[in-house]
Amino acid sequence: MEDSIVRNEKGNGKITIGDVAEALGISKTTVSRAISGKGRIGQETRDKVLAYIKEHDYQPSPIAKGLAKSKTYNIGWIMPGDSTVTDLPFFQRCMMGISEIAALHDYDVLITLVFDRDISHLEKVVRNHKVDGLILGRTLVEDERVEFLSNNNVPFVTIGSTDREGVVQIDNDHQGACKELTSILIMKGIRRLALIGGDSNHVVNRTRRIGFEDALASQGIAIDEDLIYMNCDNDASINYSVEEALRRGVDCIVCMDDRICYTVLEKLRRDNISVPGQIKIASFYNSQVLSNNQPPITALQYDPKELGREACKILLDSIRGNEIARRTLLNYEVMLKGSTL
Amino acid sequence: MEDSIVRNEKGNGKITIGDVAEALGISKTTVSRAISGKGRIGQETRDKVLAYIKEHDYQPSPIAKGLAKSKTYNIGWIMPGDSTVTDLPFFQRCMMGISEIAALHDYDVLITLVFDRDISHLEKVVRNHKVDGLILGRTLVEDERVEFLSNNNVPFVTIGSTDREGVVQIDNDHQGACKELTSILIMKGIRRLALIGGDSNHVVNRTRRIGFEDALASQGIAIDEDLIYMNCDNDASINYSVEEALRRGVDCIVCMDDRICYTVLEKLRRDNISVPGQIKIASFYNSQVLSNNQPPITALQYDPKELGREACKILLDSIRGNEIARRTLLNYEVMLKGSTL
DNA sequence: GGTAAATGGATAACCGATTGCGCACAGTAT
DNA sequence: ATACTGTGCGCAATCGGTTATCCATTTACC
Repeated sequence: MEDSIVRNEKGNGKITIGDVAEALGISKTTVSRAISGKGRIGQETRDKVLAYIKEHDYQPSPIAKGLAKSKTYNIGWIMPGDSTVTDLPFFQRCMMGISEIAALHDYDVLITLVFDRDISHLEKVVRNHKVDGLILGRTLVEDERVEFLSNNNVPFVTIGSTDREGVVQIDNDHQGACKELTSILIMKGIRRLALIGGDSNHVVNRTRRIGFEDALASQGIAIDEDLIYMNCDNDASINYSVEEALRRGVDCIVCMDDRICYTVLEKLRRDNISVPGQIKIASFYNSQVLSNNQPPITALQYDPKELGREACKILLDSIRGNEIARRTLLNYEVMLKGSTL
Repeated sequence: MEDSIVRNEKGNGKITIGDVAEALGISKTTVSRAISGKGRIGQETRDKVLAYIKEHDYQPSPIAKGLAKSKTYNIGWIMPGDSTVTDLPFFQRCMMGISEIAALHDYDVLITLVFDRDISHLEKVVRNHKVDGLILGRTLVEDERVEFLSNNNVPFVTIGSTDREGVVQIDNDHQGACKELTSILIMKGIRRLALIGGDSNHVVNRTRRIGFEDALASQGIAIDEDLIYMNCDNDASINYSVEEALRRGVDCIVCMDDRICYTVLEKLRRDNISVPGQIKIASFYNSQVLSNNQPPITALQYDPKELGREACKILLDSIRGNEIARRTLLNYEVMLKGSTL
């Protein structure tokens, strides 16, 4: 009794498995077994231990546990470090989904930023064994991060697809959704469609483009390269693309993300071009910014948080050595609104 | 030689301090000293160790190091978990600044989400000793997180001020900046100013309001409570506030953040009210969304990333037991643009 | 030349958990 | 009574580092 008090006082206030064992007059082994539920232990003893632990609020040290079991109970969340990309709520929401599931399984989430294509920080995190696995946000074309992780034998899940063999990946069905949306537009009688897209180094943007072209092809409309504007990652290029599209007599512009759409709408407003009167607009992901535009914007809506949740579940399964699906596709929802009437 | 190869093969590929010691025919102590630079060790031996380490790419395990030194080399970044708040680029950018500095000092950043006011996850992270210190994003009025951290004797820095005695805090000078902006507007001859603000549970919003009122008071303008609209956290309340302000013949609306400003502009546009002709607009933080509005918006601009950097520097100093400033204020920049001409 | 001080490095305990092995004792079978 | 099996639990090694203490040499000084 006296002794346990002394131990508690001297340290940083936290009690260890040794303290518990001593207080109960048993060995550390037994305490460990009572907690983990593994190994042979009597029911009576276990109850006693669990009761003591609950009462004294004992929390096993994840560091010590980590050392013994070669685990960290952390997962890494790899994000691009340039703010033009990360200002999009997508990454933020994704991360919340990940964090939610991780917390449920007593895991924590470690941020791993990758600036440009410099993977030195990622290398450090992996080689220092600071995480048990990683989730890679939005794959790139020829992604060095995927290469690195594949070669290093660490569990990871990518959000977005990749060519690399055997990589575990999850994403919304961008291609299918984009095809569906475009098909609907075509069936409404819209024939001349333009696509304004982001950085084509991002796999997601290529995939969306393919869906768009799929729809045209399957409806017997020729694909006009002059109506597809990729790599529009700043206002100037977006504005220019809009002008081009208008000049070519386009009926509808499909925007690959909400930031592009926002800029397009601004441009049209400045030029006094009415939506959907003079031109129709569709987009991806109705963020808050777009949701109360007048008129409301037709868009493919999806839930990044859910994507994060699912990615995290898969990763945790993978870490535990369970069977997992190599590829998972989540659904979109097509929201038809006033901008394409 | 043979032996070291065997050791490497059998494990997960990572070599340990023991492997290094054995290969060099010295003790672990010496290797540890060569790396840390502490303790007595000969120049020659040190060079030999460092060379070997570099060549074989040895990375000391942070987990083992953590166990020995009671450190994790992680810092916690506490964010609100509700997306209406975190969709703002503020938190994202702040986090990047934190991450940047942390990486420089071989620290990593652990996400600690707090949903509503439920601090159970925070408690877990702290009690499990998964971080050496924390940064708290945006303080609330009567913030339980601050209470908890203060009582638990863990180093932390808050972004935003708090009443709690002795808390280390950093923020932009919201009050001073808001006062300056408002004063400038008044000196331009604008007399009837309205303020539309966010959740007054956030200290930052209260602080901005105080700056606004300061300016009015010091210029001899009576404060009209009917022109101050707080807690406008959804479109309906913002729209209503705009209508009220117009009804009361206001000359200028000052918005407390860019999301509010965005909604205000939408509203005015729908109602065909010209800016700055019929009403002038000023705001906080020129995010991308506002930056190319027509006309450009007068705003108080600041750099959340820099805020994150500074917060992290202070925290690391605090963890190391260095002297630190109790309170740090960073500057704003007032950007006068067309919306207040 | 003898003693003291400084230097370089090894030994072993320790951080707080997990876990293979073995021991004591119970109950059951022969 | 003897042997065997099963149960409950402790011993001690281990994970990969840090660090107090101590010993063996050098070096310095009178």
